[in-house]
Amino acid sequence: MLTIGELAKAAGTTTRAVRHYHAVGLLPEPSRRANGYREYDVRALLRLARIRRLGQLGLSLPEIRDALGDGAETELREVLGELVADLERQERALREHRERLVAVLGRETDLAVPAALADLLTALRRGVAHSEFGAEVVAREAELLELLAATVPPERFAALAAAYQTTLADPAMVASGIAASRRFEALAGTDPDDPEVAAVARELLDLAPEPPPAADDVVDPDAGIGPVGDDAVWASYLDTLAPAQQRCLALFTEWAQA
Amino acid sequence: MLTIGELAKAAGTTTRAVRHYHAVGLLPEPSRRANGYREYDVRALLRLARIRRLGQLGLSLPEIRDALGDGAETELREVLGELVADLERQERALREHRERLVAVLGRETDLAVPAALADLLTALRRGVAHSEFGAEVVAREAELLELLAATVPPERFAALAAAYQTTLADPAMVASGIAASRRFEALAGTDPDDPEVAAVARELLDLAPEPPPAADDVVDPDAGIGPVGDDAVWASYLDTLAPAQQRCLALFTEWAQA
DNA sequence: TTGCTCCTCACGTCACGTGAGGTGGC
DNA sequence: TTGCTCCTCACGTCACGTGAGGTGGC
Repeated sequence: MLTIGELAKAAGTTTRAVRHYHAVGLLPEPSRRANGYREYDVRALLRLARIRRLGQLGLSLPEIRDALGDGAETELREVLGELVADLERQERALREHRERLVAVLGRETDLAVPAALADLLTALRRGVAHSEFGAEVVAREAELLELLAATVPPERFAALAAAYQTTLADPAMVASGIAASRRFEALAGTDPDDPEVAAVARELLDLAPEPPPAADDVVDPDAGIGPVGDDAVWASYLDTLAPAQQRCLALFTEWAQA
Repeated sequence: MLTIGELAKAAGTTTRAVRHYHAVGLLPEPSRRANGYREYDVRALLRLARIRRLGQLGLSLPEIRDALGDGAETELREVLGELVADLERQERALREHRERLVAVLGRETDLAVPAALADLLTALRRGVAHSEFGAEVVAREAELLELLAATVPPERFAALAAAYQTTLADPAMVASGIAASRRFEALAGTDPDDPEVAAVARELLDLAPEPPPAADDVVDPDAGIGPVGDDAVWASYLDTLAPAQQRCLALFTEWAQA
């Protein structure tokens, strides 16, 4: 008779694994010696060897239990067939995953952020770098763009990004943009009823071909897996702004949708 | 300000995941409203969006924590590089695994057993099927062969299998084998000192070109991952036999090693 | 006496999912 | 009042690995 250690070694596994198979009912508990030691016969070893083999083929323990029920070759064949299909799916998924990673690694900067946004940020920095106030403008715009990228559906963001790139390609537009950005920032200390508020809103309207996302602008709130343009987020963003800035964006949105 | 539900939805995840990120310190706990509700600002959303994205790229939460430490683009690039290498390894492993499964599925029978043994069993059944006592002989031999396959190192078993196949290819040898097997079985009720015991041992010696595994025959008990020819197993197998059969195999082993 | 094997709990793994039981907000 | 969201535990996942604490066998 074999001890659990001899059994495990003969089958190329561990005593812990054998006890685990007992615990889940995959291998019957054998009889005990007087001192409490388990004692196994060679049939237990054959059973264990089959368990191990099927485990290494990738079956789960419940699947092994089913496949070792007597005369269950058909069942085993079925499980193995599904397993092959599974592996093919996994191989495809791995390859796509790897290709995505390689694409990300191909970028020079902003690896933690989606590609469309990274491209935009790169273009933004390049377009605005020469300006005296470039760094400030970049910081403010980057946060807004990242917010949009995180909450707006991808196709929507792609459209926004394309428009933004067009603006960045024109030095005159960039200059206007920087000026508008600084005027907008300066609204922080202004009264919401100041005529400057409406003036900045009008200037923004000349620069941006599309309005920011609004509640009735969201196509389908529950479509797709990813994030979706979100009213609450936009409201929360507005809350971080000064009253005059909030009013300015409200005017901008209202006019853009008209 | 955003509730945890709004935050999670905007980032395309669940409230449970967000709370989990709090629990592991990946996302700081925000302030609470009077009623105990968590309230988030847009910066939390940006952080969460980055966490999600890196998670979907395959980083573990600890890796994400490191990669989001400020200015850790180098670290992130490093982790992503390792990840690509990992994925390549996994793809190879999956492919090999799948090929093994396909090979197993290509067999007609005995899927739960290693290929070398399955081939042997098939040949055994074919070679012995026509015999009047074929079924009994197959049952006895199959158990012994499976035991050997489970405990003897693969190359050793391959050698045994090749010899066995040679025997099976010769109808005269097969007939002798069946006769010897029946004589061996009949030893069960015999006295160990009966001359028939030695006669059967001699007959076995004529049939088997190689002795069974013995303690001093094991090349390296700790080599390799798989099972290894095991003294305890062999002893345990002998224990299942009648005394005269044990003595017969002892004689056989002794003579074969001389 | 020392070293090895055996025994039985029982926690840990990874990133959450899924109730369980209870309380505010529209 | 009903339905939805929020809250805090706490167990479950998969196949064991890894001590923790204690006892026989050479």
